[in-house]
Amino acid sequence: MPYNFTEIDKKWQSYWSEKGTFKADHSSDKPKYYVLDMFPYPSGAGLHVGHPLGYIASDIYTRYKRNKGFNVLHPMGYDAFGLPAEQYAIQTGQHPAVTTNENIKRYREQLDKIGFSFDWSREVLTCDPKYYKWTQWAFTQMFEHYYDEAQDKAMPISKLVEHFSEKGSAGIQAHGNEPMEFSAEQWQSFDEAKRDQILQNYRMAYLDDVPVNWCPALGTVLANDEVKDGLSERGGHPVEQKVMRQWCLRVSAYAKRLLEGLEKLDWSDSIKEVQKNWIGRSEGAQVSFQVKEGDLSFDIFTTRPDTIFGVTFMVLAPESDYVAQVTTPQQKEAVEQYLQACKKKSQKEREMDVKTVSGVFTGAYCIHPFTKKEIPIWIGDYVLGGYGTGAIMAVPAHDSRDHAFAKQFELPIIPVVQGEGTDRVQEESYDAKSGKMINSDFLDGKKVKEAIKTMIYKIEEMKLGTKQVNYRLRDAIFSRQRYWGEPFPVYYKDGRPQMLELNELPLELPEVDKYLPTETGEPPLGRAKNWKTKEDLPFELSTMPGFAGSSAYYLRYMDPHNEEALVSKEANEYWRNVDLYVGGTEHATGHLIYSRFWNKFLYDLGHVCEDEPFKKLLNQGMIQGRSNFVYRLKEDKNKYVSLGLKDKYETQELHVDVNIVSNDILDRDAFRSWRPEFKDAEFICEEKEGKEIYICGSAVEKMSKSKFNVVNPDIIADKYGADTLRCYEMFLGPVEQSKPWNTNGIEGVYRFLVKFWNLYHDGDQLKISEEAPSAEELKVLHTVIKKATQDIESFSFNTTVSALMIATNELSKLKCNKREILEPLAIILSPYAPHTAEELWSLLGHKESISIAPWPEFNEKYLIESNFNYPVSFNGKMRFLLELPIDMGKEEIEKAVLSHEDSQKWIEGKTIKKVIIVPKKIVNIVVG
RNA sequence: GCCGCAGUGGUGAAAUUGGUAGACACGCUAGACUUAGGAUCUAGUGCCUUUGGCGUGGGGGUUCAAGUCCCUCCUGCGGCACCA
Repeated sequence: MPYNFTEIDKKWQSYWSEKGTFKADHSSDKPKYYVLDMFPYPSGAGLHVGHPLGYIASDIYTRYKRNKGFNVLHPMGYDAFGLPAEQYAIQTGQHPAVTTNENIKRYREQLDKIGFSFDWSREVLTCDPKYYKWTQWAFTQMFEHYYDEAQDKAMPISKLVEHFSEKGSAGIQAHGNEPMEFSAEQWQSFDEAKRDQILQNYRMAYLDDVPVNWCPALGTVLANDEVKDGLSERGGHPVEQKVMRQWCLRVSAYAKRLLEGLEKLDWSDSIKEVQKNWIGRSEGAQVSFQVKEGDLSFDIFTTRPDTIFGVTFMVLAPESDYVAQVTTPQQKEAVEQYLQACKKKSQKEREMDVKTVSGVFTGAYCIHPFTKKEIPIWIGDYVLGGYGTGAIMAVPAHDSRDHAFAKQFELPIIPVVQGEGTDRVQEESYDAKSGKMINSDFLDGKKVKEAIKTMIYKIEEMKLGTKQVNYRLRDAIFSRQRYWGEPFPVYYKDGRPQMLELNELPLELPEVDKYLPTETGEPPLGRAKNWKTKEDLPFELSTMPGFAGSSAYYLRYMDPHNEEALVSKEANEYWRNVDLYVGGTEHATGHLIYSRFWNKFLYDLGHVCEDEPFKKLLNQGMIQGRSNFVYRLKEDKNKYVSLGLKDKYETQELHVDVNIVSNDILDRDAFRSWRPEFKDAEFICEEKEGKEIYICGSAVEKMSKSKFNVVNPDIIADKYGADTLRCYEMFLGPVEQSKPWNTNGIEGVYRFLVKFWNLYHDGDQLKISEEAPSAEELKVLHTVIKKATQDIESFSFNTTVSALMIATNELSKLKCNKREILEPLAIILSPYAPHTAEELWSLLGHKESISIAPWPEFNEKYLIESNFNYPVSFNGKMRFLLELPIDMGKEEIEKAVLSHEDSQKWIEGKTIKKVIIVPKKIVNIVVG
């Protein structure tokens, strides 16, 4: 039988789907393992070769784990809400659901062709009302809970109300937007609206007027992680700042737990680092400064309390509430002017001219808590309103930004740390946290780190302030003024938001006549006819953002058809959380933070049993496109010159479809029939080995339709078979690495599969011997068992392919066709090339799928050799190899080495200083 | 500016984690078979001034031994960015 991959692929793909081979069930005695891929957004361009890279890796691991006896959950679905389908709807009027379903169909066909072992019975679509019912439900729960800092978990809002009516705000340790103070009597006297307003300050999902990233081109707000360099991540449209009333999620309440949780996770250092930066913990002190006139005081946050004796001025953010309270009548006009100028600057401009220093004096002074000197209070836009307290103490000697400000406005610079370069503090600040304190009273002579500790202690002792930890992580803005997203389960009664009950969910997305905002500027949902509650109350018109649907989808896969709960207790307690999560790094500050937050929230409420959703994270690299070019003559637009000769002509570079180029050699006939305008193309070719060929230029670029460098995996699967595609994508290099796609080596991988196939065949006949294998054959087998097992366990899938290639070559040299060797070998191949392996397995006479065959046991005894080559070195230089029995003792080795004739010339006339024997490695002799 | 990661043949990359650098594959060279080869097989292929020497971005260090550990510089990629 020849290796007919087309038939084999088709045969086994339909076998798996008919038999439901990969269906997972939580009533199983086997240990569980959950392998998850980041589900794709089904875009119109279809799947390209970059997508399956991660899917292949996770599928290999899944299949391996099944062979290892695990009950593996490996589901797939679609992140189906999103902007592109909506943009398309705006242009064409076609309902986004229609576009989305078409794209999903195409994705499914492409995915099926690669032979993944997904359990499709668990498929989820985020745009399916049965699914988003639970997204909406989670939102209502967030509305009904607040974050209790004393217990460090989310608690029902009713507990807070109880506390307020009994004790007022006293003793409340709840995470809120701003501190509030009222008594129990006051609370009881407040009306509904006032109470609502107070509770919004604490709810996990709350309404607030917040400065948002408004994208006019998309007509919606965007979260911080959806904005890159002042442009929208999707579409690259300009983004501006605007204050709007929005739903927000109190992600910041979980900052500490999100940061600490990272420690337990088996994620790459780089992605942990990105999340750490994004959460941005900084430790320091909050210190209160007394304003000179009146009894006003204000708080600042600093990470350098040790430098407090170096403070020469204070700076308030322009947005700070203190500005108005502090400014003296004389300075009022100047300050007003400055604030106006700041307002005009957009966020982008403010980011752009970081270098220009601007500010204004308030006219007010405060009193230094230790020296009791007067310190001027300034306003400067380098201080941010949203971080810390919106006010700082400026130490120009030891902070470069304060230094620039001091230089600009000729304020004094007092050094308080002595270190290398501190003699130049008038010209340049010394920011390093090392050196000894000077000019600092009781801190003098202490090292910086010690001084920080001492100072915080002193500050707390003198009741000037407290030790404080600040986080950069902000709350997530959760409203989008868009159509194609989850509707909020919210309606308004007298302008106050009300949640729908679980039995009223899902609140389905209504039909609209157009997907644009209304004439009055309301979101598209404002166009929905009669979209009101039974009591005729209006629903919220914005929809949820893209990350809403992807925040808990891994939980839904555990129990996708449950209509009573997001996930049943039994299913959740069996599957628990994701053991291996595979996806790109681009979600580090978005999805991967939000779903950790979402999961922790559900954990606090007792709906899930694990605190972290994804135990191990594997980040696959991006596959870039490799574009090819042809060079068209400028004077004759029908002639194309080969790369090597193009310098002799005036040419124009044109992208050419990479699918008609092989190893940079153009298929000229295919080019002529590619597009009508090339039908009569002529070529100026190069000669190689007496053959006329046309060589194309190349470049690495992002894969995109317009560059004709998109390679669809199904094309490769058609040409070489799914198994060659799978092995080749792995063979390309480590999964984590980004690399350009090229098919240069694919022939080699294909040849390997043919050779592997031929191991089992003699000509066209299957030929398997029942003879016992030789020691040599067993050694080849066990080498590959060891290597493959280690590699897969450590996710280095590329080297397993190499190991299989070596084994195949050696076995074919040995003409080995023993069942005892070839059966286990097929199992080792099966995660990589499942179709080929299944076919061979059934040819070997097995009735059951290879996917449940036990992974071959490794036995060290077949690898142990009787002799070992000891490299012998003199003074570190390797001089010869000496073959000795492996079980020889240290003294015997030393004796054998020194008595060896080659040793004599190195030892002659010298004294032996040292003999070092590294077991099973090397013998070193130091002579001198 | 700060933080993190990486740098190995013509190419993609290996290296048992401190122990014979370049496995495996592509490409290239030569040969065999063939009417033919973009098929298959065999051999060779890090570099050089080749009885030897040099080689893992540059320089220095630790060690009997360094691609691997330490210091420093250079280059590339990613993240954060007036976060006090």
